[in-house]
Amino acid sequence: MPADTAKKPSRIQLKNRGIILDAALDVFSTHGFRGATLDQIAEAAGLSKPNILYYFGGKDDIHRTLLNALLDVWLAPLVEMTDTDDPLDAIMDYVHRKLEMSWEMPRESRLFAGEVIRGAPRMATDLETGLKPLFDEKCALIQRWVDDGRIAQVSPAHLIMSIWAVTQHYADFEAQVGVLVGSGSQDDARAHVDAMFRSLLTP
Amino acid sequence: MPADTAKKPSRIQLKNRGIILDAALDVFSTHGFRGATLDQIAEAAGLSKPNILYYFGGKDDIHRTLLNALLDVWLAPLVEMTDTDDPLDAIMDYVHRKLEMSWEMPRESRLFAGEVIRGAPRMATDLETGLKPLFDEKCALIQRWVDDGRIAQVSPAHLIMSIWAVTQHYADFEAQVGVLVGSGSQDDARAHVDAMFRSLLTP
DNA sequence: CCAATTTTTGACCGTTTGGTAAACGATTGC
DNA sequence: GCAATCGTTTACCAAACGGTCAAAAATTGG
Repeated sequence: MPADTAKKPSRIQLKNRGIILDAALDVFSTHGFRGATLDQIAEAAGLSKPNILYYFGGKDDIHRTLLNALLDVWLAPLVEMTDTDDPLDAIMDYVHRKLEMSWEMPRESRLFAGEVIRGAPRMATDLETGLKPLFDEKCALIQRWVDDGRIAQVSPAHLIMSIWAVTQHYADFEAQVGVLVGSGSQDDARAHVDAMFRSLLTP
Repeated sequence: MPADTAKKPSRIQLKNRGIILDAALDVFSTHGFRGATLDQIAEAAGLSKPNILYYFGGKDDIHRTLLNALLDVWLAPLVEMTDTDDPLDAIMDYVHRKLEMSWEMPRESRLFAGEVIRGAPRMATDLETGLKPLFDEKCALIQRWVDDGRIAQVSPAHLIMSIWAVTQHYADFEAQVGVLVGSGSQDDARAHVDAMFRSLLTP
């Protein structure tokens, strides 16, 4: 009897856990943890509720599993931003990667956003142990670039913050963006975001 | 028997409706509509559940009341951005007002954000009839400024979008901002946001 | 003061919630 | 082929949910 992954998972276990997590991502990202129900997830997954509880310990377990997998994916682009000959390009690459991720993984973006909006009660430790060190490291890197005069003078922390803000906005507020500018203008958005951070960072 | 405000509300009615709406704003902004419960609202308001349903028709009624009042407040700063001798100042004033609003009314910001993240099912019409016309009008205004060469060339729609993104971020993602840069650095944030949009808009 | 009205409350109802028990199929290993 | 395991379902909880109702308390107007 699974629920915890103590032993090697069979093919069918792997498949169904995947189906459930995908369905749960749909539901949790649109309704939040409290607003989501196991029945919704079960219906979206095409499985019965008890069958879902056969693969996961409970609602919390599914949610926790999603969040744990999310942070790694979410921070991967930032990890890749390392020291280089062309700091401006490194930062702009990061911006573009993050923007692309918002369009390709809007559910993940909304899951993360919803969790932080609620005060991140189930992510507090992950934020401290996983995000904070990486964030500080990258801030120091950017600060060095600033000190060397290779990019304009900016607050590294707030720069990263505003990159997150702008890129995530296109995923999290898709409903609003769609009504106001139409969902199809990704090229315009890319050009605008590029111009914004380029003008800010060019010495 | 109230629930609808057909006649003149007494002082006690006005007070209790206010208390309830304030408590509901707390609960709805942190848990979303589906995640919020009447018992939570009742406890936060210091009233009994039936007493709350004496003043409002139901959970939906409270939520709808909050949303209706919100959009006006939320768009007020944008309404005030009108044609002027100094377009850059007008936009920067708007940015600063919006930023201030995020710090002074984080609950309203989160209520709005949460609703839009969920696809804005209860705001679709308000978005179309209330927000869209204003948005288009202000886009046209900014476009005129651009065409006259009084500010740099930007996409008005995406400019407004990114102003919303950055300013709301400080309210909606307060939990994250608090962990990473500390909640106290409002001056740094103000300076950064100012520099960002100023560099983008200066011809 | 008292009667009419307004406000508050405790008890309750039908439904939905997360979760369980056990029996029922399906697979697998030998 | 067959027992042992794995996977699924039916039937069911107890608690929490949004909401109702009638009676009690508090307020108001004369």
